[in-house]
Amino acid sequence: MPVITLPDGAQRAFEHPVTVAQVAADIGAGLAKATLAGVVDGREVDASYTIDSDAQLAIITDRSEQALELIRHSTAHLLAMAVKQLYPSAQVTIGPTIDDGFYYDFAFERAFTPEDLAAIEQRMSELAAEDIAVTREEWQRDEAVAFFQSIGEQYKAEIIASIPDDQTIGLYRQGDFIDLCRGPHVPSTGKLKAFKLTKVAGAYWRGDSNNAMLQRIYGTAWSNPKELKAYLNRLAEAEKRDHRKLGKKFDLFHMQEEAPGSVFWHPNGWSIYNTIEAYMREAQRQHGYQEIKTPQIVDFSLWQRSGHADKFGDDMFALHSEERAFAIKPMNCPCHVQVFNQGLKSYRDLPLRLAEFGACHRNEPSGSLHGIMRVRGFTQDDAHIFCTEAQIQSEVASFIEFLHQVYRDFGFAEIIYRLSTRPEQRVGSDESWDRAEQALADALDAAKLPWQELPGEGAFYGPKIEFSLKDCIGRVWQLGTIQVDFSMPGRLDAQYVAEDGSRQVPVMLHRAILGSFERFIGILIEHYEGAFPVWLAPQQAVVMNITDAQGEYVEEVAKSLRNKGFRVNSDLRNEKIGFKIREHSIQRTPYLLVAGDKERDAGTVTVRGRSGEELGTMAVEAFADLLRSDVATRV
RNA sequence: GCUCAUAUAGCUCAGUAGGUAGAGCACUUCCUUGGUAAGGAAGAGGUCAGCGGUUCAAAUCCGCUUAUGAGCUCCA
Repeated sequence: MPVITLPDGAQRAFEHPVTVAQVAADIGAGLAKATLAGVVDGREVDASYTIDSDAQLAIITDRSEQALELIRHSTAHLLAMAVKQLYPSAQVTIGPTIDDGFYYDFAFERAFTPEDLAAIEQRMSELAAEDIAVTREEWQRDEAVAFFQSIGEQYKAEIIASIPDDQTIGLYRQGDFIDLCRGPHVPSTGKLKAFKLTKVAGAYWRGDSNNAMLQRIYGTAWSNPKELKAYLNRLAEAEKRDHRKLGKKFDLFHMQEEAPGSVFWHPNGWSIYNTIEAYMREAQRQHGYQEIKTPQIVDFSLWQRSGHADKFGDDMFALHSEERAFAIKPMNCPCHVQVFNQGLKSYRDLPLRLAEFGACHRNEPSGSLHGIMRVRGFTQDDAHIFCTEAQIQSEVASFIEFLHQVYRDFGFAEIIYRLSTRPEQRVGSDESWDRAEQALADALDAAKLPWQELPGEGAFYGPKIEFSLKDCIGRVWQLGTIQVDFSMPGRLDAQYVAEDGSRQVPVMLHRAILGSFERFIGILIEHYEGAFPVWLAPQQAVVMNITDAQGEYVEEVAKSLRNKGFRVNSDLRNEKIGFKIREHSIQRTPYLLVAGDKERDAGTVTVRGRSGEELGTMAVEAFADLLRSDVATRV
């Protein structure tokens, strides 16, 4: 006689055990139809799940928070079913949900083509229209392994075999298709009304590059066609922000075949770069950093001593000269230790913060290059803080504060925080790791930041915090980082004299805020969609004449603004004013200044914002004040 | 690095079934001097990524190389 308590506190008593679907039907026919699954005592279950004792129940419909996850998971199964029907020799593997959708990996003798994808999607629609019931079965593990082996599904058998044998296995059957799954699933395929297959790509079995390459089909699924359409629109909109497209459109940079993974900065892009560098240089100075510059090409022996040659030798650009082996530096830290090592350091010198806009080169795998976000030649806003173990936490805390100030100034609010802790292979004592990890976690907590732990993802030499932002299509890029290093100072003989006169090895903190200028500017381009705030805009204003009669005046105005330190150009082309306005609006120049006879005679300019705002006619000096205030407030 | 796809004028893209290339914008010249998102005319511009093969004939078919894109792996 189960008594079911619903989320609103209402209770319903039943004579017999009931299924979630039956409870829903008891409440109302509309709800019964909309039921996808249920949550019984906090656990998600199928609509067919039988409740035989008192329980809390929430019905999941397509309006529920959990609905999308469920629908996507079920759509992944629908995809697998369609693939098996069309290509019986394909083997199924795994099909999880991801942000905005799902994928399913198949082992297949050839690659799926876009035409295959269209055929599969068509078949999925047919199967959904048939409204096939989805049912759950419980199997013994060994029987399930034997079954999947018997139907030639080696991968699936392997997955099930890795589950402990005392657990029963949940299998879901829909028509002639059966798949391992924890569930829950929608009760029938007819509940899947809005999906689209988006792309196909290779993926390694179990994510290991030593394993076979599988075919991964990606798709997206939503609870109704309207949401699906909205999502596809969102994607299309996001693509317009792509920094590679905008980099070309705004003439910021280019890349070419002869220098894969390296950026050719154009005047506009380099203007942004320089503005950022000047900003960082001043901000670092205010935060107690001293700027240095170290060599690009360094004898290979230093990389051997630092440990880079062993671990990352293949990713370094090596060169030879007069029988000596060199490498182009992939990181700045060993060089910074060399600077630290000059002269005897005292505990009174710590913390010592050495900063460098360090140009580095890493021979990244060709397949991982991506626009200016992942390149082979880049410049970091790198710095190393030499300190004692006791100083770690306060240094990390003030670094986080510094980083927040910088991100805020650039207009970023949504930051992803991740703490990577000790990996299997590591140096340093467990006690040191305990303290360092704790120091990083405490610093994050003290700043009240939401963070995620990545166990085992730390560098071999110490734990780290990573600060990431998302690009326009949701890919996460790491920008800032702060890493504790127990290893390198010792390896490279860094020492300081402690209070008691003994020689001690300092701890080193590697840290960066922007990460690399290249990646950071890529993110900036997408964030602002090319409409940079005035302080960053390569061209802050353009002065235009109506007819040739104002040419001289326009030049004068532009020159006087340039003399005040602003980035201002003139446009004297023999074009109608409407044409010039259109062009500069598209180029996202913050201010468009028009000067006709009236303005020339009065010594004024008529100001228009890049989105069409009419800001009126004003004296040139008044406009300069406007620019000054924009730059100061970074809008 | 791996799988798949792509590479045509400065840019965005057409190019049908192998028969030595086309549009729009940009560019140059001329006309136009026009007050807030495209004034008009003419012209110039391409060894179709590179190399090799099949063919009477290759932008088109095949192979290799390079780069790019998507995803996977990696990211000190």
